[in-house]
Amino acid sequence: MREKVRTRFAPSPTGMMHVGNLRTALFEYLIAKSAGGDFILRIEDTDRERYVEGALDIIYRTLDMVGLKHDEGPDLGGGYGPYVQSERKDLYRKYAEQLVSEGKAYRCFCTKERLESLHESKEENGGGYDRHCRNLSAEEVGRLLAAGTPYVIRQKMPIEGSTTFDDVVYGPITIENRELEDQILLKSDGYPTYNFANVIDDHLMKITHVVRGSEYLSSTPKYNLLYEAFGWDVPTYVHLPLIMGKNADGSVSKLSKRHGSTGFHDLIEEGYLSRAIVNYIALLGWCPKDNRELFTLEELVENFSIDGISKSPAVFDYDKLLWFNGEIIRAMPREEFLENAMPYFRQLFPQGDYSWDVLAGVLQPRVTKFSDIPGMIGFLKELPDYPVDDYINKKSKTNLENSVAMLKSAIAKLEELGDWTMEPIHDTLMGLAQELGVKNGTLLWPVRIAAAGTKVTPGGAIEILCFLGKEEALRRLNVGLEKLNKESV
RNA sequence: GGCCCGUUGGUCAAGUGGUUAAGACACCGCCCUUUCACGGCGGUAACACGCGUUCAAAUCGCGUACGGGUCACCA
Repeated sequence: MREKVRTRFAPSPTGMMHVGNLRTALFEYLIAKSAGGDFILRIEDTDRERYVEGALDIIYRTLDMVGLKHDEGPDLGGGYGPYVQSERKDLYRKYAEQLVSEGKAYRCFCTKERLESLHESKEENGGGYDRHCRNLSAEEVGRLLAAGTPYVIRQKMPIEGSTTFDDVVYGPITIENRELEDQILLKSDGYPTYNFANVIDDHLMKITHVVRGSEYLSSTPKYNLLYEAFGWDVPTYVHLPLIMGKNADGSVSKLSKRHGSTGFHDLIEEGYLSRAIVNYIALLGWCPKDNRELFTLEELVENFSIDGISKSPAVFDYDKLLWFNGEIIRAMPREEFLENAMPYFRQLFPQGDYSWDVLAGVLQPRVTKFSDIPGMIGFLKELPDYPVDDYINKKSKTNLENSVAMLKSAIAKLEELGDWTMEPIHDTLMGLAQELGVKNGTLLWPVRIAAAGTKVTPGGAIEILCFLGKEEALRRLNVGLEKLNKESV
């Protein structure tokens, strides 16, 4: 029997949820769930200086919004807790000491100043730590310890040979051991480094697939050497291609704040739906066998396959995200659309009853972001000041003269209309066009211009009149007529 | 700079030795139409380069170029 797949999302509580992190979380979730496995949440808060208050809430809230339900975590517990690294502090020390006693790691008493100067002279020594404390005598170590000298614990890396590991997406990767420095396992404050805590926890929590961005590719041999030092089985590595952002000068680099809204909540605030974000980022670096594009999270789980992950970096494209957003909006049941749109409707019409369903019907096929709604329907709240030339339209065969006639007849007919709803308005106007012997456009163009006060509108004359209500609609038509008359004088 | 990884249209990408090199976004055009969208139809546009292997290379190998990542008591 194969062991159960277990993946983990291990964010640091340092602030926002970046889409890169979210994409990693998504893939970790998909890899676990598509194999019937478990998805674990672990908080990596070993850097006390970068800890941000409230960051934990953002993590929970984001996972909840996108629907990535974890099976174990700080809030849920589980058989392998605690799930917060700061609560596991003593554990790491124990393992680090074990390596020291086995001669696989050593205490390093070098000061930060010394390390810095080493860093500055990297040209000559090839960079990195010079292993100064690697062979300190036991007496010397004892003396320094007795004097209370601060120290870190470093792993002894092999000086010769090379380390090879297999990555599921990138294949075998080999790095010469001389490229690896004696990495710090335990910091002088007693906290483990990310690399160390990661290995200990992944092993202890029985993580089977280590999934992360490809920026970790070149440090993975260090992890392997650590597993080796403990005699533990190495997990399956799945490195994901990076998500890139386009820079102002046209170049690309790892997606970050400077590329605009790259935090999950930033995108939400901008009007992108979490479903669209999930759908889109799933396709950044992964492609299903059948090339399908529209997926719910559940469908992603059903269709996910690790071999569809690609190696090359993908540029984050807001246009495509927007397209997904629009697709999802158009596919919504009308009630759901209305529910999402209502807050924006209310932004313009704080109170009162309007034909919301008419408005929704007009907007749903046109909206790509809910946050665009106020800008799209501002003309409904207040008649914009528009140039008379707007009445001239070649295709509809309208000009300043016939527009006057059209408006006059329309006003006359509409004034008699009792039931101010779509059907009657539609029938009245269509009937009128026929009666006048003009094409629909010739009548409807001026009516729409007068009703809306702008050339481009979501929806047509009928919907606009209907939403406006009889009184306001007629008022606007008369305003239009006046405007035209004034011009012709 | 060293090391690691990558390179199919502007972007996301399918492709696994023989294809007219898919599809999607964006863009353009036409149709539909009451403007704008939606929808339908169509179009522009790509295998970084060189050398090998092979009857045959986008697919395999090597090199070059370009791009990216990484070189912390950060994760």
